[in-house]
Amino acid sequence: MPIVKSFACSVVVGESTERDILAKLMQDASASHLPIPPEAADNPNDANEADVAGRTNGADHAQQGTAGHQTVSIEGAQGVQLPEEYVPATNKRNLMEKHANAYTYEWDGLGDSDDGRPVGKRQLPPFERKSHPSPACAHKIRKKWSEIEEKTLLEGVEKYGKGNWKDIKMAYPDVFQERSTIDLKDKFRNMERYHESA
DNA sequence: GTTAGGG
DNA sequence: CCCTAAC
Repeated sequence: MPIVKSFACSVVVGESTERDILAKLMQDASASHLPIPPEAADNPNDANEADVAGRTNGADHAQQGTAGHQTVSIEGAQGVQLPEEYVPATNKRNLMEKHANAYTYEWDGLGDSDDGRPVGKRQLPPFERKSHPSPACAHKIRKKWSEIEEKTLLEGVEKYGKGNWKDIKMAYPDVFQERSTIDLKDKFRNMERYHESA
């Protein structure tokens, strides 16, 4: 059977990617006979996209705020109900059961208040189901790369050369404050892969 | 300590 | 995005 592998988790903030197809698959499953999973049944959804670079530059930050996606765990969407008990980790879940039902606590404004992730515990009644924080995985929340970020990245690569992500990041702290060198590298690679040849 | 590659 | 290996 065509098992959907993917990365097993991804909390999109302002864009849907892998979960999109997963959601479709889920719908297909639900359309057959399975009911809608609780994860996608309800979702207050805040969809707040903080202007990554608009805080300092204020150049252009009007291409965001188009969120409104359901946070659904593919693993649990298939029918494998995840337990309500999650083990709050310290900070990192290196060798933790990331593949299992492991759950790490969200870094609420510790090192990154990107879009002001509303992980704060609201006075949600016991009836409500906090389906927002992905149950199966709690990474760092995918941040929507703005045009300025991509442009700045290209600029840095053009200026400092590809591979010197550290220098690039230091060159534009305002833009890449919430981006790590790994992110820069990854983003650049993705861009190259996308273009393929242009 | 950083970077490159794979998941 | 996260983890691991190599430089």
